[in-house]
Amino acid sequence: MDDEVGAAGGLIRLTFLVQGVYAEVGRDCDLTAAQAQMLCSVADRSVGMAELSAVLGLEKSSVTGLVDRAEQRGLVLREQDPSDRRAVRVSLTPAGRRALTKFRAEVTARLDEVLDALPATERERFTRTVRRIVADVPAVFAD
Amino acid sequence: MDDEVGAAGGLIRLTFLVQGVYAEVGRDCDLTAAQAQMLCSVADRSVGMAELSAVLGLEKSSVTGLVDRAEQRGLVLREQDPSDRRAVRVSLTPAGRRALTKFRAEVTARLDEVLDALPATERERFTRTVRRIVADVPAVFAD
DNA sequence: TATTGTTATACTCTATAACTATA
DNA sequence: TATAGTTATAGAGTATAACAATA
Repeated sequence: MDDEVGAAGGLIRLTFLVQGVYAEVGRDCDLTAAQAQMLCSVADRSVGMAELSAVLGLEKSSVTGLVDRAEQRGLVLREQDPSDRRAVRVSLTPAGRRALTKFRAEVTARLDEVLDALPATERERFTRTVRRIVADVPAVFAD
Repeated sequence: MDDEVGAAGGLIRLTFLVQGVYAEVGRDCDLTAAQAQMLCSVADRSVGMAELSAVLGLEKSSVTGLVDRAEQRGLVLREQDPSDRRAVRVSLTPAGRRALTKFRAEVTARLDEVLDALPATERERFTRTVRRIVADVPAVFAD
């Protein structure tokens, strides 16, 4: 009766699996899940706090703390927005870029490994369906 | 180029989607994700702290805190293990059972809703593949 | 007035280390 | 000695509310 996993239960276990990979790789790269998320959202751009707040689904004050800690660790940089004196632009430092690159590569490799265990046709169908389901979910982890 | 979601990226977005559902429903039921997880792991049994620690993948001391707060909120109960005077058995109170039932029902309904948006054949294939992938992941969310 | 961002505060979650009591 | 669990402590993450500066 443990085999009797409902569809929803399966999705939840899958989420656990992915979260586990995230946490493990994060440990390797010395990033928490929240930090990794944030670095992914900044990536190669320069982002305002309000936008980060929206993308990450966190309160502005939470983002302030997240960016504070990442800045102290030398992963990101705050710069004044030249066109709006209230605003701040967050971008990655070289160290932040390195950490993000490593994190993304390892997460991708690990998840691809999971998918590669499937027969080719099944894998392709599965991936296509996943894409369809998440079409509306914001791309925090852009490729 | 936002359509160019790699297979791994898709999985990650899917995880976000499920985590979002978890968080939202949790808010409805006044449960944090960690608490919901813990209640799911206790369910209809009576569980030792060490076992909870193993199932949830948390340090013993973390579980102590988790159970403390849930106990203060009247969701779980600590009882002495009659056969081992060091040990403790954790079980749900009626309120805890109610919260868990509501949580599980709502999460399941929300996720089923997502899946129901798919054509029947695709949905069945997808669910089958998910089951295959997670065959080895512990069932925290038993049906 | 609305928006951008920060500060102050409080709570949850988590880990590490040291400890008690029992096996 | 090993196991079950707690306490003390510290840090990350998050939210709410109040605030300052700028638009």
